[in-house]
Order: sequence, then structure tokens, then C-alpha cells
Amino acid sequence: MPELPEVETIRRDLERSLSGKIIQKCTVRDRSVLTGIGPSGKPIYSVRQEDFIRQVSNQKIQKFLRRGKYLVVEFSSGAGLVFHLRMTGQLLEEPPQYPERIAFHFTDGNMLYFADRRRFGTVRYSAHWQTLPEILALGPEPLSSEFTSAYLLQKFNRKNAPVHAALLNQSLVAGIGNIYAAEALFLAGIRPQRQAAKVKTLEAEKLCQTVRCVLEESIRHRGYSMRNYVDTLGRKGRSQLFSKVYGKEGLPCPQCQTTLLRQVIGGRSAVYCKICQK
DNA sequence: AATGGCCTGGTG
DNA sequence: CACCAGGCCATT
Repeated sequence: MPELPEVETIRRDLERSLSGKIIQKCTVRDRSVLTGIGPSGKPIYSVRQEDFIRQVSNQKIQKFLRRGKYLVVEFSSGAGLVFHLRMTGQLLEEPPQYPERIAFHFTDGNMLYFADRRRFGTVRYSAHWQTLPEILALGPEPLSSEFTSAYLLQKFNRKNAPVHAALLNQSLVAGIGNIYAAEALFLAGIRPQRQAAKVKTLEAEKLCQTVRCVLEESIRHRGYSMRNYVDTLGRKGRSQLFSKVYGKEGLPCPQCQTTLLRQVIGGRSAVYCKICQK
């Protein structure tokens, strides 16, 4: 559930409260969230927790970064911790409601907890996080100048995939999930099941704009909190109060009052208006 | 490109 | 009890 705006909200909060601090030690309560890297470049899942603890202990936090849905804690040494919250992962400055997977203890007494009821989320230490395969595989940041309608059109060219699936493809553009794909397509007037290759130039321009718009607006509202997402102090965002179609199947379209439909596309449910989206 | 698995809480 | 949520990866 945490997509770009939610991870960005967390990043900004952590940057303000924890940058410059030094990790004294960490407590690993669930080793399965530690991912490693094998000789083939594929992730392995057998990082020794004593290695992880040694690697992060005494590291000073330089800054917090975000790449797509990944949150990166960059140390002064140049090494980094790369978190992916997947669906239910949380980073909290206060003790979580249920047992954390990992707790980081800072020298000044501050804490950072990584909690995840569903154990999909991961954290990985890397001496050079920029070259991790999952980071290299990411497409451009949708809020950067790299993300243009020309880029979208070029990537959509000859793509048979439905445009909703294309927007979820992290190697095409990084950080968009089911919520913002649905919202951006609605505002752009494009049906989610339309073949990406059949998106016209003008529509790509509109879509490029609506993608930026929904992400920026959600960051302003501190993220979408219908289900699991909370910020680092356990507070909900307000983005769900402003969504037009996501989670609104069966309700009237905000523009034309026609009942919103849902279709499963690439295993994900896409909500849309059959009148407003062509 | 579609499907299934990972995992678990919430809902009908 | 069955099913849904869904990011991401592996498989078909």
C-alpha cells in the first residue's frame, strides 16, 4: 500500500527527526526481513543477523532518500539501508501496536522500529546501495524532469499491456501503485484496460500531467490511509478523503454519476468510469 | 501478458 | 469458511 507519496511522507519525517543521528545497535526480532545479495545478483534470504547488526552499528545517518517505493537510509560511510514496505510495512519512531521486526537504537536514546504484520517488507544493508539490482531496475522518478510525455509515448510504443499494468511497471516509471494508477487514468480520461500502444500523444501529455498531479497532491495530504498506512508517528494521511475512483467501485462517478466499474487487470483491480474514460 | 505464491488481517 | 487486499517476483 505505501506507494510513492506515502514513502515520501515517511522520508521527510525521518529526515527531520533522525538525520545526523548515530545507530548504537539494533535488535532483530525477525530475521526473514533481511534480504541479501547472491553472486548471481539475485536476492537471497539468508543474511546472518549478527552480520546485519555489525554492519549498521555505529553508523551515522547522513540523509534519507527515496527511489520509487524504496526508502534509503544513507550513512556517512556511503553505505545504506534499503527498505521496501511492500503492503503493510511501517517505519515508526514510537513503539508499534504489535511486535516490530527490527528495532534501531540511536546513541541519543531515539528509536526507529520496522514493523510489518504480513512480512512482505524487507530491509537490506549495502555498502553501495545505488548499484543494487532492484534499484538499477527502476524507471525514472515520475516527479523528475525525466518523466515526460515523450518518454511515456516511447515506452508505450508497441506495448500490448493495458495502460494500468504499464503504470504499475516499476521499470517503466518508479513509485506508482494501484491507487495512483487508477486516479491518474481517471483524470486523464483513459480506460485502464486500453492497450498502452493506443494512447494518443495528447492523452500521454494529459496522463503525464495527471500522474504528477495525483502524486503531488497526495504528498500534500500526507498519503492514503484507508487500510494500513500510517506515518512515523502512527498518524493517518488524508489522501483517501480526496480519491475519485480508487476504492469506490459501485459508487457514482464524481463527474457524471454513472456507477464506477471494477475490472481485474494484471491481477490487480482497476476501478474506472465507462463514460468519462475512453 | 496472465497467473500464482508470498503472507495475514479483515469482511461477508 | 471463502475471499479480498496488493507489491513484486517467478513461472507459464
